[in-house]
Amino acid sequence: MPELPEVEMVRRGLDAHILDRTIEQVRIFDERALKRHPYGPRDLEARLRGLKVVAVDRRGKFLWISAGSPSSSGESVVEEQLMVHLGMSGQMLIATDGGDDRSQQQPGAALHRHTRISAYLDDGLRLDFVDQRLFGGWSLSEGEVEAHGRLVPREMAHIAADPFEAVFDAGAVARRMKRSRAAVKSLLLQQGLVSGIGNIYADEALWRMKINGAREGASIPVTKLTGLLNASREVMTDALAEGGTSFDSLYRHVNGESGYFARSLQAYGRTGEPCSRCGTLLVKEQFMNRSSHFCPRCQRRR
DNA sequence: AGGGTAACCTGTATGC
DNA sequence: TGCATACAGGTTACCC
Repeated sequence: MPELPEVEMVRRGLDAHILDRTIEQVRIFDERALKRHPYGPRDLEARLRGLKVVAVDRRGKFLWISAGSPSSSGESVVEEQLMVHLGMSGQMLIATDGGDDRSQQQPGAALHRHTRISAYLDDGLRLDFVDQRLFGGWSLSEGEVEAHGRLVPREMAHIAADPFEAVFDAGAVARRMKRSRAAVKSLLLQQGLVSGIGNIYADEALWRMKINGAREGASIPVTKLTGLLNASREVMTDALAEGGTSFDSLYRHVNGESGYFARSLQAYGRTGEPCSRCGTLLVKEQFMNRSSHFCPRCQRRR
């Protein structure tokens, strides 16, 4: 479910809540949340126990939490990197003392029905990984590697830079897209080409640029492909300013709050409503095993 | 080699 | 009410 803006909201929330906290214990309630961690739950629990959170990073839709134990100089040397992917329905929820906000979980409160993992931090803070569909999960990295201008856990070396990164080169990515006969929408969704874009923001960027997503990449001028990538960055920037897109309780920030960009969507989920540019009724078509929402007049196939 | 498809999951909405 | 089907924000392994 979550795309770059939603994952970035989660990253910011984690940064605010768990930085400098010590992981006292990790409990795994459903091992299917560790599909990408081949060493099992005991290994993950043992390796994280006692480490302090040093940084929370993100590339595209991938998050990673760096943690270490304090050295003699007082600074923590990173010993482990906990990679987190939210999949379609994953959430990272902080259980705090709540204050006046009843939407927040209480520390002793019953776990959410789909809590798969809990990390118990110092000061009674708890971090829950909640994931209805189990397409997401936690795993520990086996080391860092340089990829696309940055040190990242080696397991995500195949993930390209996202449009928010300084090294992201829209023109270079556009030239690669130009060489492909695949549908331009599928190219936008290929995380090895440009990361962070999902079904919602692909449809929104295509609507902004008046491009039909079924068109071959090779049929579109490079300048227009560059514009499409820039539009993707812009729509995700706009979404981030609204706290991301949230249709239901499956997407929430770490404190349980929702984002409000759903009200600003122009194409996604607006089937049958008039296009805000031309008034033509928006349509939904199945292709690439997913739904695509677009204006049949602004976004013609040719 | 690139590109399309099935599989991984649970829940909700809809239609008969 | 019961049951079947379709669909949901993602990624990957495996075909051709």
